[in-house]
Amino acid sequence: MGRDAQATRARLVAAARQAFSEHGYERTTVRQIAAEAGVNQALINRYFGGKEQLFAEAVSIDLELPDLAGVARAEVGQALAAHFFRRWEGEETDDLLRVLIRTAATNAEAAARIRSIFAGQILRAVESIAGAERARERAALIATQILGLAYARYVLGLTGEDISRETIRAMVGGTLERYLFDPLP
Amino acid sequence: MGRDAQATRARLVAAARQAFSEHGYERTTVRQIAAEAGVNQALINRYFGGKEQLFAEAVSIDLELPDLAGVARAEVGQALAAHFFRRWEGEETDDLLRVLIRTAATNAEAAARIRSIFAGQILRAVESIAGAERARERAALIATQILGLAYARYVLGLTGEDISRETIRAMVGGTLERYLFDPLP
DNA sequence: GTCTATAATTCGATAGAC
DNA sequence: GTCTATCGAATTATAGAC
Repeated sequence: MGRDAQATRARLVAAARQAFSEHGYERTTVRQIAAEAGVNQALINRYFGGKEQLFAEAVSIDLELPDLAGVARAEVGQALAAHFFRRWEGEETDDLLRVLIRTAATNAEAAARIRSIFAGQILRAVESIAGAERARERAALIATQILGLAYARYVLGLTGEDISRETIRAMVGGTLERYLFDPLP
Repeated sequence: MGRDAQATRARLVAAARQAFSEHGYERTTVRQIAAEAGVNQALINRYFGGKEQLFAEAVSIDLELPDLAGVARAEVGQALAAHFFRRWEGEETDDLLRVLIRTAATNAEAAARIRSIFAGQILRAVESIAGAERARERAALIATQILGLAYARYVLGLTGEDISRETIRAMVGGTLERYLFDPLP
C-alpha cells in the first residue's frame, strides 16, 4: 500500500460503491470513503475532483441482459426473472443497482441514469424478443415490476422472510411474460 | 399571521411535507421549511422538538384501501389499480407516499414505516379478498408491483410519456389479479 | 503519492430579547 | 408567539509540507 496511485483509485471506487450503497449519497461522507479505503480524504478531490464525480464514476451499470431471441415464449419471463436474481444475489453479487435505486430517490442525476438504463437496455431487449410491437410501453411496464422487486427486496427488505425466492421468480416471471406478450388495450 | 400557534404549526407541517417530498429527508433543511412556512427556523424546535420529530409527524399515511370483499374476482385487480391512481393523481393529490418512498431509500425509520404499512394494510386487504390462502406471499408480491409503479412513476418519472395511464391501469390491474388469485408454486 | 492543517460553509439546536 | 443572535458540530474542499 502507498505508492500505487491506480490501486488507491480502485480502492476508493470500491469503497465508494460500498458506502453509497449502504447509506445513500447524502449520508455518505468523503471521509468515510477515504477511511474505508485506508487513505486520506484529500485524495478524493485529487483523483476525482470531488464527491460528485466520484459518485458518477462509482455507479456505471450494465444490466447484462442475456440474449433471449431464441428462448421459447413461455420461458422468456422466467428466464428474465432468474437472470435478475443471479445478477443481484449470485456469486459475484454486485450492488450497483441498489446504489442507484437508493440514490436516485433524492438525486436527479442518478434518477436520469436509471431512466436511461431502463429505457435503453430493457427497451432493446424487448425489441429483440417481442418483435417490437409497442415495445416502449412493454418496456415501461417491465421496468415498474423489476424496479419494484428491487426496491422492495433490496432497499426496504420487504420480501425476505414472507416468500421464497422460487415463488417470486415464478410469479414475477409470469408477470414479465404478460408484459411482453399479452395484448395491450 | 403571527399570533395563532396552531395555524403556524399546520403551515409548518404542510411545508415539511412539500419539502421532504421534493428533496428527501437529508437534503431538506429546517431552515427551508421554516422559510416556506413564513416563520422562523427556531419554531420548529419549539413546536416539534426537532427535525426528526417534524418528519415523523409529517408522514403518517393511510392507504385507505377500499372494501373489496364484494367485488367480482375479475375486477378486483383493476379496482385496486384504479384506486391507487385516484389516490396519487386525483383531485386531492397527496404525495405522502412519495415522501416515504424517497426517504425510505436512505432512512431506516421511514423504511420500517413502509414495511409496516404494506405488510399491514395490504395484507389485511388480501385476507379480506382472497380468503387468506397464503395471503402473506400474495401481499408481498402485490407490494412489489405497487411500489415499483410508484417508484418508477413518481420518483424516477419513468412511465410518464411512454405509456398511457389507461394502459398501465389495465395491465397492472391484471398483474394484481394474478397475484391475488393465481395458484402459487 | 500521500498526509496535515485549515479554510469556508452549512446544519441543527438553543438562549434570551421583544 | 415569534424572532435575533449565536453556538457547536460536521461537511466539502484546498494549500502546502513531507
